Amino acid sequence: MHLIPTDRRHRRVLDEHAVCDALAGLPDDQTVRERAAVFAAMGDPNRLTLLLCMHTVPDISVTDLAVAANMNDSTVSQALRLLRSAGLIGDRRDGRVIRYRVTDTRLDALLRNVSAGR
Amino acid sequence: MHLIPTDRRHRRVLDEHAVCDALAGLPDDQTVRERAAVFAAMGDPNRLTLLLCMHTVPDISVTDLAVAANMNDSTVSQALRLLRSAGLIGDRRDGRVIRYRVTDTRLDALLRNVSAGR
DNA sequence: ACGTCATCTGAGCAGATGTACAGGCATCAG
DNA sequence: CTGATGCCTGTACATCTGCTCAGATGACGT
Repeated sequence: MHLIPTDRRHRRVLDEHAVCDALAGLPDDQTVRERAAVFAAMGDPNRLTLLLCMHTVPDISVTDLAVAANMNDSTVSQALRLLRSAGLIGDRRDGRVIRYRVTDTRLDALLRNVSAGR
Repeated sequence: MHLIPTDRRHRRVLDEHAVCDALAGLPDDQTVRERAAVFAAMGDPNRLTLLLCMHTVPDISVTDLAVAANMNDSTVSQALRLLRSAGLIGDRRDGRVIRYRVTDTRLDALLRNVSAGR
C-alpha cells in the first residue's frame, strides 16, 4: 500500500512501512483540526476553570462564574464567547441573568477526570 | 460554608450557594494548570497529528514523523521538544536515529478516541 | 422614566506561539 | 578522513492570545 501522497513521494523515509501505518491511523485533516480545537479550548487554565465550574454547577450565571474563577466579568464573557463558538457550552437567558452550562457530552468524562485530580 | 476567599468577599454574587459549590468542586490551582498544559499540548493540529502518529506507530523516527505529518524536520523537532518537556512523550536513541513514543498513559484513551472519529 | 444591575463589545497592548531558515553536531558508510 | 544523513538549535518574524479598560446594551424594580 502506498499511502504517501504524491507531493511527498520524493521525501526521504527511514521506514516506509511505519509511515504508511501512521498515515493509515490518521483521521482526515478536518477531524484533527476539530479535535485539536476542543483541546485548545480546554488548554487555558482560566477556561478550564470555567468549564469545571459549569460542570459542577450547571446553569451558573456569568457573575458567579467570575467570582468562582476569580476573573473579571469582561474576561469571563470573552472566554465564554470562545467556548460557545467552539460548541462546548450553551446559554439560557433568565431575566437579565444568562446561565451557562456544558453541552458537549464529550467533555463530561474529561472534566470529571480533571476534578478527580483534586 | 463560606468557601469564598477573603479577597473576593466584597464582590457581588447572585447565588452564593452556586459559587461555593463551584469552588468546592475545583481542584487546586496547580492541578488545573497542569491539566490545562496537557490539553494545550494537544491543542495544536500539528502536535496532535504527531501524537496520533506516535500512538499508532510507537518508536517512530523523526524523519518518518515529518513525512507522515507533512511537516519539515525542524518544525517536528521543535514540536517534539515541547511535547517532551511536557512529559507526554519519551525518546530512545537508535544509532543516529531517535525514536519517539507516547509515554503519558492518560493520553492513550484520548488519542484512541480521536482516531475513532475517522 | 430613571437608576441599577448583568452582560456584552471593541480597542489597544504586552506577551506567547508556531514556523521557516540557516547552520551546527553527531553518527554512519566507504 | 570525507561526505552524507538524521536530528537539533538559534534567530527572526508574523501571527495569535488573553487581558484590561472604557463604554454600550438590555432588563429589572420602583
